Amino acid sequence: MRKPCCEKQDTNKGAWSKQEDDKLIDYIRKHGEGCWRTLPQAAGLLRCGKSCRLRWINYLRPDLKRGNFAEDEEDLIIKLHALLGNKWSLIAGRLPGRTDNEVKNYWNSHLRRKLMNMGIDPNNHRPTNTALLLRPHNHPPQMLKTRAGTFNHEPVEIESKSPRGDDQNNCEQVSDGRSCLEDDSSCGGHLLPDLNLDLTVHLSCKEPTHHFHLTNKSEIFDSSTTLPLFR
DNA sequence: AAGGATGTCAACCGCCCGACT
DNA sequence: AAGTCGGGCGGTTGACATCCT
Repeated sequence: MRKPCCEKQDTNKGAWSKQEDDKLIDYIRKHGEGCWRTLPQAAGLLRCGKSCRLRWINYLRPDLKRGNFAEDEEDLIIKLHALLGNKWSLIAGRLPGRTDNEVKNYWNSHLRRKLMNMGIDPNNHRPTNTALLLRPHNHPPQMLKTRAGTFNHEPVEIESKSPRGDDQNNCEQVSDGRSCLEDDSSCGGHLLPDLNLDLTVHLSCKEPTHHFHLTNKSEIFDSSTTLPLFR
């Protein structure tokens, strides 16, 4: 049987020193990524393999962008979070040079508060109860202001057809003024396990319109390339 | 100027899943 | 088939920076 990842009492923890960074960079340049378990010893580091992997992926990789998030990156994170939830690695995968940790931190420190200030629940991207109370029936949806400008905060344009052919997303507004956007277990139209969605994400600038196809296996394909984007 | 409050972000922890034995 | 491990992930922590009173 295999040995455990590392002997914890023999490893450093906490912030990385310049020397440790240099050793890790040097080793990966010569030998490439992989086999994180044996890397620390081979590279002469008193670190857990996981710690090395994290340091490399989140900080030392040469293709990292770092610095402030651009307007279109910010918008894309919000859109993708509305679509995927806290799947930070998937979201980061669509942002070249960004890591899941970076996206997660940016979401928690900036974007969450931004949405809350706008009366949008960052967990489900729907108006908060207060906002709903103030919002009359059939009032236009929230406008999301970003540094890139203002756009409709509809998480994604979703056309939903169930395999049976009936429209799962066609909910009736209830009579007391709430909309079916609220969490409501009586509404069977959302988040069904067998959804087969065509998703269109429009970015406000430069980026062309992308068409995503989400299968019932939680895979998303770019229709222009047919390559899987998320899995 | 001091120190408490709040924000930021690198790093760790623990869990999960697929590969391997 | 069952147990173990490595890699990957999301959540959380804690040190440091900045802001506020």
